[in-house]
Amino acid sequence: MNDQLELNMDAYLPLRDVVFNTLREAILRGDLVAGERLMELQLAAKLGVSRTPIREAIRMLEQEGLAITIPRKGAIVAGMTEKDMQDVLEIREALEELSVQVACDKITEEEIAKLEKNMKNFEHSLKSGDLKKMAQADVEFHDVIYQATDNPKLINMLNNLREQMYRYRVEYLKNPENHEQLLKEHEAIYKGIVEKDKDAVTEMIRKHISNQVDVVKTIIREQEK
Amino acid sequence: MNDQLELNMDAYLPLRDVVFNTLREAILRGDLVAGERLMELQLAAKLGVSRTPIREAIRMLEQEGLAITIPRKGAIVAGMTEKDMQDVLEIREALEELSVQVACDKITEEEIAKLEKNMKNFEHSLKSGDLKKMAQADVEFHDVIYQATDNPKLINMLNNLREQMYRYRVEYLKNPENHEQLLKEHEAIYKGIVEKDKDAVTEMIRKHISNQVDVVKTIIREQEK
DNA sequence: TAACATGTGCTTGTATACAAAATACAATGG
DNA sequence: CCATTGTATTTTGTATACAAGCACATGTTA
Repeated sequence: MNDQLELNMDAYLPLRDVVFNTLREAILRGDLVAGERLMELQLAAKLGVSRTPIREAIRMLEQEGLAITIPRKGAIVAGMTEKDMQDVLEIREALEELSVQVACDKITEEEIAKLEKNMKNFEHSLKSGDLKKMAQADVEFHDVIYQATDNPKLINMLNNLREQMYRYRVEYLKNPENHEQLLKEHEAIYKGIVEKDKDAVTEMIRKHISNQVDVVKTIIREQEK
Repeated sequence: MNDQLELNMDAYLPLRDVVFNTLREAILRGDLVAGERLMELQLAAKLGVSRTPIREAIRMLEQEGLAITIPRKGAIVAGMTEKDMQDVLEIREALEELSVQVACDKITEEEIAKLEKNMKNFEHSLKSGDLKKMAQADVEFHDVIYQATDNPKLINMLNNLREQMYRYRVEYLKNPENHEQLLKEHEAIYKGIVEKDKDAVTEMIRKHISNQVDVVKTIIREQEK
């Protein structure tokens, strides 16, 4: 268990949402590791709230696939086996392909400009060496494409799938060998979307995802030891 | 020896799950209509439990997209606009395509036999005129394909997407004009999978979904009046 | 009449109390 | 020594109590 858990009481949000965000961040950040128990009383004490919002937050984490509850035993932080990751990436590939295809049709001029900006941003972040920045810039690049689909449910699903891999994606970015490859792929995706070349961009996004499969698998295999 | 000692697992289900199932059924069945308020005290009284499991069930319904909560105002049954349905079907199409493609690779002999059985079952159900039976048989046919993917997350998503349209799918089945078309499509999908002809089966499932788009849209347009 | 307080009841948000189940472990009996 | 049972403790499940917010009605004032 980690002592860094602290509530960010900024908004006038129900506590369940504040707790949910706090726990979610902690899991994605790795402060709460896979398999770790999420005990209501303990969390309540640590966060200074009652069990009620904790319980509701846990239900929400379950929803996001970040926690698993076993009735009358409690919840644990969800971990991902190699198979899980493979399954997620299989889905992600299909939905990412869909999103670029739809984006080719629907993307606006402003969004294209934003996409270019975020692509360059990502390039800069790689040079900075700041992992969090890189991950953030990467997210922002892909997010423009998601938004361009004008399909909130799809956007939601893609963000969710992405979140589930956040921990491993950071590991992926740690290796500078991957950087040039990533950048090239982003450029190719950008170019494909600008030219509305669906086939090319579909192929690129497929490669982009499948590149991650192997690397992430290796990382998981390491961690499972 | 332990035959008499069999536990009724339902008794072991936390009330939140019982409530969740009850409300879910009610929504899918149409007993709770879109926009209807889900008031905790009222539901608690009606179901004979306290507010606590009701609240947790509502969080779970939110997860399934069947309810929408507005902080400090309460939850309502989620409705679907035409746009929502379009968005869902866009995603469904992509994931259904994925599922048949994967199924072509992974389906076992037993599953193929089951698929054939369920296809014929569906045919019989159409003749029976029993709507619930039809819907059930339809679900079971597609479920074999889902299961064949061996991807629990995908199965879960597809079931979820399917559930969100349940209300409209029943309407769709009400019109006997659609029956022959449906049956033909099922047969073509079955044939494609048996022959492992990915392209053909992808094309068929695409048609299968897109046929629904128009009909369901019409139904929603009726209901929105 | 219109605009604005204000109060009342209903609803959700949160904390807490109590019940029941799981767990750990010592005590017991073979 | 093992297995089983009893028991204390921890933890989740459920109910209830209390606080706070929102909506609508009512009344007041310009």
